[in-house]
Amino acid sequence: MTSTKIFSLLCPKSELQLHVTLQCGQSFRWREISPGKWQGVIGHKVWTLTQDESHIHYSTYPKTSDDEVCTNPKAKQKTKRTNKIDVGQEKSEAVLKDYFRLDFSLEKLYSDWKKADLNFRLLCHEFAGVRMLNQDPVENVFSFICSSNNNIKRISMLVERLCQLYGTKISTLDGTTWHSFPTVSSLAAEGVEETLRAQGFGYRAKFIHKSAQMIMERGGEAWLHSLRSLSYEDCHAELMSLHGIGAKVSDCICLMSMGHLSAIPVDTHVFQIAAKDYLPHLRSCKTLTQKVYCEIGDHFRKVFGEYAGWAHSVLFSADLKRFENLKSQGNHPSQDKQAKRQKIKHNCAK
DNA sequence: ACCCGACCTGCTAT
DNA sequence: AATAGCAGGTCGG
Repeated sequence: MTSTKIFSLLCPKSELQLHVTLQCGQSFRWREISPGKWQGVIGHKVWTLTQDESHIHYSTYPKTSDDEVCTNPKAKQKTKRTNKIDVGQEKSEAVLKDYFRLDFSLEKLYSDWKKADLNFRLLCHEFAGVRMLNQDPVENVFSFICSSNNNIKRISMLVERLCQLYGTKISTLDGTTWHSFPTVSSLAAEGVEETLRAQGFGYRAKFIHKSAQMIMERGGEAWLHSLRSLSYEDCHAELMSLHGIGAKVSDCICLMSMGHLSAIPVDTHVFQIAAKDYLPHLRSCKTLTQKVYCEIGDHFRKVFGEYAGWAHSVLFSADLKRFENLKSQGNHPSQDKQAKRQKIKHNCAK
Protein backbone atom coordinates (compact mmCIF):
# COMPACT_ATOMS: atom_id res chain seq x y z
CA MET A 1 0.00 0.00 0.00
CA THR A 2 1.34 3.37 -0.96
CA SER A 3 1.78 5.86 1.82
CA THR A 4 -1.26 7.97 2.40
CA LYS A 5 -1.37 11.62 3.25
CA ILE A 6 -2.81 12.50 6.62
CA PHE A 7 -4.72 15.76 6.76
CA SER A 8 -5.91 17.67 9.79
CA LEU A 9 -8.96 19.68 10.50
CA LEU A 10 -9.41 22.08 13.38
CA CYS A 11 -12.15 20.57 15.53
CA PRO A 12 -11.99 20.49 19.33
CA LYS A 13 -13.27 17.50 21.26
CA SER A 14 -16.15 19.58 22.56
CA GLU A 15 -17.39 19.68 18.96
CA LEU A 16 -16.85 16.02 18.12
CA GLN A 17 -15.97 12.92 20.07
CA LEU A 18 -15.34 10.11 17.65
CA HIS A 19 -15.72 7.24 20.08
CA VAL A 20 -19.24 8.23 21.12
CA THR A 21 -20.48 9.53 17.78
CA LEU A 22 -19.28 6.50 15.83
CA GLN A 23 -20.49 3.95 18.37
CA CYS A 24 -23.90 5.14 19.44
CA GLY A 25 -25.89 3.16 16.92
CA GLN A 26 -26.23 5.72 14.13
CA SER A 27 -23.88 4.06 11.70
CA PHE A 28 -22.89 0.43 12.01
CA ARG A 29 -19.76 0.27 9.90
CA TRP A 30 -17.08 2.07 11.94
CA ARG A 31 -14.35 -0.02 13.59
CA GLU A 32 -11.80 0.97 16.20
CA ILE A 33 -8.79 -0.72 14.60
CA SER A 34 -6.46 0.41 17.39
CA PRO A 35 -7.12 2.61 20.43
CA GLY A 36 -8.50 5.93 19.23
CA LYS A 37 -8.11 5.01 15.56
CA TRP A 38 -11.33 4.57 13.62
CA GLN A 39 -11.88 3.14 10.18
CA GLY A 40 -15.02 3.12 8.08
CA VAL A 41 -16.56 3.98 4.76
CA ILE A 42 -17.94 7.31 3.65
CA GLY A 43 -19.19 7.25 0.09
CA HIS A 44 -16.85 5.07 -1.94
CA LYS A 45 -13.74 5.56 0.14
CA VAL A 46 -12.29 4.09 3.29
CA TRP A 47 -11.51 6.71 5.90
CA THR A 48 -9.17 6.49 8.86
CA LEU A 49 -9.90 8.97 11.63
CA THR A 50 -8.07 9.92 14.80
CA GLN A 51 -8.28 12.99 17.00
CA ASP A 52 -6.47 14.96 19.65
CA GLU A 53 -7.74 17.80 21.82
CA SER A 54 -7.92 20.27 18.96
CA HIS A 55 -7.93 18.41 15.63
CA ILE A 56 -9.39 15.58 13.62
CA HIS A 57 -6.75 13.75 11.57
CA TYR A 58 -7.90 11.87 8.53
CA SER A 59 -6.74 9.92 5.55
CA THR A 60 -8.67 8.28 2.73
CA TYR A 61 -8.09 5.28 0.54
CA PRO A 62 -9.28 5.95 -3.00
CA LYS A 63 -10.09 3.20 -5.41
CA THR A 64 -7.39 2.11 -7.80
CA SER A 65 -7.90 -0.05 -10.85
CA ASP A 66 -6.38 -3.01 -8.98
CA ASP A 67 -9.08 -2.85 -6.38
CA GLU A 68 -11.91 -2.91 -8.82
CA VAL A 69 -12.48 -6.61 -8.94
CA CYS A 70 -16.20 -7.12 -8.92
CA THR A 71 -17.87 -10.29 -7.76
CA ASN A 72 -21.25 -8.82 -8.42
CA PRO A 73 -22.03 -8.69 -12.14
CA LYS A 74 -24.72 -6.06 -11.69
CA ALA A 75 -22.24 -3.72 -10.09
CA LYS A 76 -19.78 -4.02 -12.94
CA GLN A 77 -21.64 -1.43 -14.93
CA LYS A 78 -21.05 1.06 -12.20
CA THR A 79 -17.28 0.76 -12.03
CA LYS A 80 -15.33 3.06 -14.20
CA ARG A 81 -11.68 3.73 -14.57
CA THR A 82 -10.63 6.62 -12.45
CA ASN A 83 -7.39 8.54 -12.43
CA LYS A 84 -5.07 7.72 -9.61
CA ILE A 85 -4.98 11.35 -8.62
CA ASP A 86 -5.66 11.59 -4.92
CA VAL A 87 -8.68 13.61 -4.00
CA GLY A 88 -7.50 16.99 -2.90
CA GLN A 89 -7.58 17.96 0.73
CA GLU A 90 -10.20 20.54 -0.02
CA LYS A 91 -12.68 18.03 -1.33
CA SER A 92 -12.00 15.51 1.42
CA GLU A 93 -12.50 18.17 4.03
CA ALA A 94 -15.83 19.10 2.48
CA VAL A 95 -16.97 15.46 2.60
CA LEU A 96 -15.95 15.17 6.24
CA LYS A 97 -17.65 18.43 7.19
CA ASP A 98 -20.80 17.28 5.46
CA TYR A 99 -20.79 13.81 7.05
CA PHE A 100 -20.31 15.16 10.58
CA ARG A 101 -22.47 18.24 9.99
CA LEU A 102 -19.63 20.44 11.18
CA ASP A 103 -21.51 23.53 10.07
CA PHE A 104 -23.50 23.24 13.29
CA SER A 105 -21.87 24.60 16.42
CA LEU A 106 -22.36 22.02 19.12
CA GLU A 107 -21.36 24.57 21.73
CA LYS A 108 -24.41 26.62 20.83
CA LEU A 109 -26.76 23.63 20.69
CA TYR A 110 -25.56 22.13 23.99
CA SER A 111 -25.86 25.53 25.61
CA ASP A 112 -29.50 25.78 24.51
CA TRP A 113 -30.32 22.23 25.61
CA LYS A 114 -28.65 22.78 29.00
CA LYS A 115 -30.90 25.74 29.61
CA ALA A 116 -33.94 23.74 28.56
CA ASP A 117 -33.45 20.55 30.53
CA LEU A 118 -31.98 19.51 33.89
CA ASN A 119 -31.44 15.93 32.80
CA PHE A 120 -29.40 17.08 29.82
CA ARG A 121 -27.39 19.34 32.11
CA LEU A 122 -26.40 16.32 34.20
CA LEU A 123 -25.27 14.22 31.24
CA CYS A 124 -23.72 16.73 28.87
CA HIS A 125 -20.24 16.75 30.36
CA GLU A 126 -19.69 13.03 30.05
CA PHE A 127 -21.35 13.01 26.64
CA ALA A 128 -19.83 16.04 25.01
CA GLY A 129 -19.20 16.06 21.29
CA VAL A 130 -22.03 13.78 20.21
CA ARG A 131 -22.89 14.68 16.64
CA MET A 132 -25.75 13.69 14.36
CA LEU A 133 -24.23 12.19 11.25
CA ASN A 134 -25.53 13.15 7.84
CA GLN A 135 -25.73 9.70 6.30
CA ASP A 136 -26.42 8.26 2.89
CA PRO A 137 -30.15 7.40 2.65
CA VAL A 138 -29.57 4.01 1.03
CA GLU A 139 -27.20 2.82 3.75
CA ASN A 140 -29.46 4.32 6.36
CA VAL A 141 -32.62 2.61 5.08
CA PHE A 142 -31.20 -0.89 4.77
CA SER A 143 -29.08 -0.72 7.92
CA PHE A 144 -32.09 0.21 9.99
CA ILE A 145 -34.29 -2.42 8.39
CA CYS A 146 -31.69 -4.77 9.89
CA SER A 147 -32.03 -3.10 13.28
CA SER A 148 -35.55 -4.23 14.17
CA ASN A 149 -35.78 -6.40 17.28
CA ASN A 150 -32.03 -6.88 17.11
CA ASN A 151 -28.86 -5.91 18.95
CA ILE A 152 -26.10 -3.56 17.78
CA LYS A 153 -23.51 -6.29 17.54
CA ARG A 154 -25.59 -8.42 15.19
CA ILE A 155 -26.84 -5.39 13.26
CA SER A 156 -23.22 -4.44 12.58
CA MET A 157 -22.49 -8.00 11.50
CA LEU A 158 -25.45 -8.12 9.13
CA VAL A 159 -24.69 -4.72 7.60
CA GLU A 160 -21.10 -5.74 6.94
CA ARG A 161 -22.29 -9.00 5.41
CA LEU A 162 -24.69 -7.11 3.17
CA CYS A 163 -21.76 -5.04 1.89
CA GLN A 164 -19.60 -8.11 1.32
CA LEU A 165 -22.38 -9.85 -0.59
CA TYR A 166 -23.67 -7.01 -2.74
CA GLY A 167 -21.26 -4.08 -2.45
CA THR A 168 -18.17 -3.49 -4.55
CA LYS A 169 -14.64 -3.79 -3.25
CA ILE A 170 -13.00 -0.51 -2.34
CA SER A 171 -9.65 -1.28 -0.74
CA THR A 172 -7.84 -3.91 1.27
CA LEU A 173 -6.08 -2.45 4.29
CA ASP A 174 -4.08 -4.51 6.77
CA GLY A 175 -5.75 -7.65 5.49
CA THR A 176 -9.27 -6.30 5.73
CA THR A 177 -11.21 -5.81 2.52
CA TRP A 178 -13.66 -2.93 2.59
CA HIS A 179 -16.78 -2.81 0.42
CA SER A 180 -19.07 0.00 -0.58
CA PHE A 181 -22.68 -0.17 0.51
CA PRO A 182 -24.83 -2.04 -2.05
CA THR A 183 -26.92 -0.19 -4.59
CA VAL A 184 -30.70 -0.46 -4.30
CA SER A 185 -30.77 -2.18 -7.67
CA SER A 186 -28.42 -4.94 -6.50
CA LEU A 187 -30.65 -5.59 -3.49
CA ALA A 188 -33.75 -5.75 -5.69
CA ALA A 189 -32.30 -8.50 -7.88
CA GLU A 190 -33.71 -11.99 -8.19
CA GLY A 191 -32.82 -14.39 -5.38
CA VAL A 192 -31.67 -11.79 -2.84
CA GLU A 193 -34.24 -12.82 -0.24
CA GLU A 194 -33.20 -16.46 -0.39
CA THR A 195 -29.51 -15.60 -0.21
CA LEU A 196 -29.98 -13.30 2.76
CA ARG A 197 -32.08 -15.91 4.55
CA ALA A 198 -29.27 -18.38 4.13
CA GLN A 199 -26.84 -15.74 5.37
CA GLY A 200 -28.57 -15.29 8.71
CA PHE A 201 -30.72 -12.22 8.12
CA GLY A 202 -33.85 -14.00 9.31
CA TYR A 203 -37.16 -12.36 8.49
CA ARG A 204 -35.30 -9.16 7.56
CA ALA A 205 -34.28 -10.85 4.30
CA LYS A 206 -37.78 -10.34 2.92
CA PHE A 207 -37.97 -6.76 4.22
CA ILE A 208 -34.71 -5.85 2.46
CA HIS A 209 -35.59 -7.46 -0.85
CA LYS A 210 -39.16 -6.16 -0.95
CA SER A 211 -38.21 -2.62 0.06
CA ALA A 212 -35.44 -2.55 -2.54
CA GLN A 213 -37.97 -3.58 -5.19
CA MET A 214 -40.47 -0.99 -4.00
CA ILE A 215 -37.82 1.74 -4.15
CA MET A 216 -36.86 0.66 -7.69
CA GLU A 217 -40.51 0.83 -8.76
CA ARG A 218 -40.73 4.38 -7.45
CA GLY A 219 -37.60 5.57 -9.22
CA GLY A 220 -34.63 4.07 -7.38
CA GLU A 221 -32.06 6.02 -5.42
CA ALA A 222 -33.13 9.27 -7.04
CA TRP A 223 -36.58 8.77 -5.52
CA LEU A 224 -35.08 8.06 -2.10
CA HIS A 225 -32.95 11.21 -2.31
CA SER A 226 -35.93 13.23 -3.47
CA LEU A 227 -37.66 12.52 -0.15
CA ARG A 228 -35.23 14.99 1.38
CA SER A 229 -37.20 17.84 -0.11
CA LEU A 230 -40.49 16.72 1.45
CA SER A 231 -41.95 17.94 4.69
CA TYR A 232 -41.21 15.82 7.75
CA GLU A 233 -44.73 14.38 7.78
CA ASP A 234 -44.70 13.41 4.10
CA CYS A 235 -41.16 12.05 4.29
CA HIS A 236 -42.05 9.95 7.34
CA ALA A 237 -45.17 8.58 5.65
CA GLU A 238 -43.36 7.71 2.40
CA LEU A 239 -40.66 5.81 4.25
CA MET A 240 -43.24 3.94 6.32
CA SER A 241 -44.86 2.66 3.16
CA LEU A 242 -41.78 0.49 2.61
CA HIS A 243 -41.81 -3.08 3.93
CA GLY A 244 -40.07 -3.49 7.27
CA ILE A 245 -40.09 0.22 8.03
CA GLY A 246 -42.40 1.24 10.85
CA ALA A 247 -42.67 4.49 12.78
CA LYS A 248 -39.40 4.09 14.66
CA VAL A 249 -37.16 3.14 11.75
CA SER A 250 -38.81 5.81 9.59
CA ASP A 251 -37.90 8.40 12.22
CA CYS A 252 -34.32 7.12 12.33
CA ILE A 253 -34.06 7.72 8.59
CA CYS A 254 -35.77 11.13 8.78
CA LEU A 255 -33.28 12.15 11.46
CA MET A 256 -30.09 10.58 10.15
CA SER A 257 -30.24 11.03 6.40
CA MET A 258 -33.24 13.18 5.48
CA GLY A 259 -32.26 16.29 7.36
CA HIS A 260 -35.22 16.33 9.75
CA LEU A 261 -33.34 17.05 12.94
CA SER A 262 -36.48 17.27 15.04
CA ALA A 263 -37.49 13.66 14.35
CA ILE A 264 -37.52 11.47 17.47
CA PRO A 265 -37.16 7.72 16.97
CA VAL A 266 -38.92 6.19 19.97
CA ASP A 267 -37.54 2.74 20.73
CA THR A 268 -37.40 0.76 23.98
CA HIS A 269 -34.54 2.91 25.28
CA VAL A 270 -36.27 6.21 24.55
CA PHE A 271 -39.53 4.86 25.92
CA GLN A 272 -37.75 4.04 29.17
CA ILE A 273 -35.90 7.36 29.28
CA ALA A 274 -39.20 9.18 28.78
CA ALA A 275 -40.99 7.20 31.47
CA LYS A 276 -38.11 7.55 33.94
CA ASP A 277 -37.23 11.21 33.53
CA TYR A 278 -39.91 13.06 31.60
CA LEU A 279 -43.38 11.52 31.53
CA PRO A 280 -43.92 9.53 34.75
CA HIS A 281 -47.47 8.55 33.86
CA LEU A 282 -46.01 6.32 31.12
CA ARG A 283 -44.46 4.02 33.72
CA SER A 284 -47.69 2.06 33.85
CA CYS A 285 -47.87 1.63 30.07
CA LYS A 286 -47.06 -1.87 28.92
CA THR A 287 -46.77 -1.39 25.20
CA LEU A 288 -45.74 1.50 23.04
CA THR A 289 -48.92 2.50 21.21
CA GLN A 290 -48.92 5.02 18.41
CA LYS A 291 -50.49 7.55 20.71
CA VAL A 292 -47.72 7.19 23.27
CA TYR A 293 -45.14 7.18 20.48
CA CYS A 294 -46.36 10.60 19.33
CA GLU A 295 -46.66 11.89 22.87
CA ILE A 296 -43.01 11.14 23.59
CA GLY A 297 -41.81 12.72 20.35
CA ASP A 298 -43.92 15.81 20.92
CA HIS A 299 -42.65 16.14 24.46
CA PHE A 300 -39.00 16.00 23.43
CA ARG A 301 -39.68 18.52 20.69
CA LYS A 302 -41.36 20.81 23.22
CA VAL A 303 -38.40 20.58 25.59
CA PHE A 304 -35.51 20.71 23.10
CA GLY A 305 -36.98 22.55 20.14
CA GLU A 306 -35.92 22.53 16.50
CA TYR A 307 -33.03 20.09 16.90
CA ALA A 308 -34.72 17.77 19.38
CA GLY A 309 -33.67 14.66 17.47
CA TRP A 310 -30.05 15.61 17.95
CA ALA A 311 -30.56 16.21 21.66
CA HIS A 312 -32.33 12.87 21.85
CA SER A 313 -29.21 11.21 20.42
CA VAL A 314 -27.14 12.58 23.28
CA LEU A 315 -29.59 11.17 25.81
CA PHE A 316 -29.73 7.93 23.87
CA SER A 317 -25.92 7.62 23.86
CA ALA A 318 -25.91 8.04 27.62
CA ASP A 319 -28.60 5.40 28.08
CA LEU A 320 -26.78 3.01 25.75
CA LYS A 321 -23.63 3.35 27.81
CA ARG A 322 -25.56 2.87 31.06
CA PHE A 323 -27.02 -0.28 29.55
CA GLU A 324 -23.56 -1.55 28.56
CA ASN A 325 -22.29 -0.85 32.05
CA LEU A 326 -25.10 -2.85 33.57
CA LYS A 327 -24.12 -5.85 31.53
CA SER A 328 -20.39 -5.60 32.22
CA GLN A 329 -21.01 -5.09 35.93
CA GLY A 330 -22.38 -8.60 36.00
CA ASN A 331 -18.78 -9.80 35.72
CA HIS A 332 -17.92 -8.33 39.09
CA PRO A 333 -19.42 -10.42 41.90
CA SER A 334 -19.35 -7.55 44.39
CA GLN A 335 -21.56 -5.45 42.13
CA ASP A 336 -23.82 -8.26 41.03
CA LYS A 337 -26.68 -7.49 43.36
CA GLN A 338 -26.65 -3.83 42.53
CA ALA A 339 -26.62 -4.60 38.82
CA LYS A 340 -29.57 -6.92 39.23
CA ARG A 341 -31.55 -4.36 41.14
CA GLN A 342 -30.87 -1.73 38.50
CA LYS A 343 -31.79 -4.12 35.76
CA ILE A 344 -35.11 -4.90 37.38
CA LYS A 345 -35.79 -1.23 37.75
CA HIS A 346 -34.81 -0.77 34.13
CA ASN A 347 -37.25 -3.42 32.99
CA CYS A 348 -40.10 -2.20 35.16
CA ALA A 349 -40.10 1.06 33.34
CA LYS A 350 -41.64 -0.69 30.35
C1' DA B 1 -57.69 2.65 17.78
C1' DC B 2 -55.62 -0.60 20.38
C1' DC B 3 -53.62 -5.03 21.69
C1' DC B 4 -51.29 -9.30 20.87
C1' DG B 5 -48.50 -13.11 19.20
C1' DA B 6 -45.20 -14.45 15.90
C1' DC B 7 -40.97 -13.70 13.93
C1' DC B 8 -34.93 -15.09 12.58
C1' DT B 9 -30.70 -15.29 14.99
C1' DG B 10 -26.92 -15.28 18.23
C1' DC B 11 -25.42 -14.02 22.68
C1' DT B 12 -26.11 -14.19 27.83
C1' DA B 13 -27.53 -15.71 32.14
C1' DT B 14 -29.17 -19.48 34.82
C1' DA C 1 -25.39 -29.05 28.69
C1' DA C 2 -29.83 -27.29 27.67
C1' DT C 3 -33.03 -23.53 27.57
C1' DA C 4 -35.35 -19.24 28.31
C1' DG C 5 -34.84 -14.37 27.60
C1' DC C 6 -33.60 -10.53 25.01
C1' DA C 7 -31.89 -7.11 21.44
C1' DG C 8 -32.54 0.58 18.83
C1' DG C 9 -39.44 -3.40 15.86
C1' DT C 10 -42.72 -4.61 12.31
C1' DC C 11 -46.53 -7.06 10.52
C1' DG C 12 -50.98 -9.18 10.36
C1' DG C 13 -54.98 -10.60 12.69
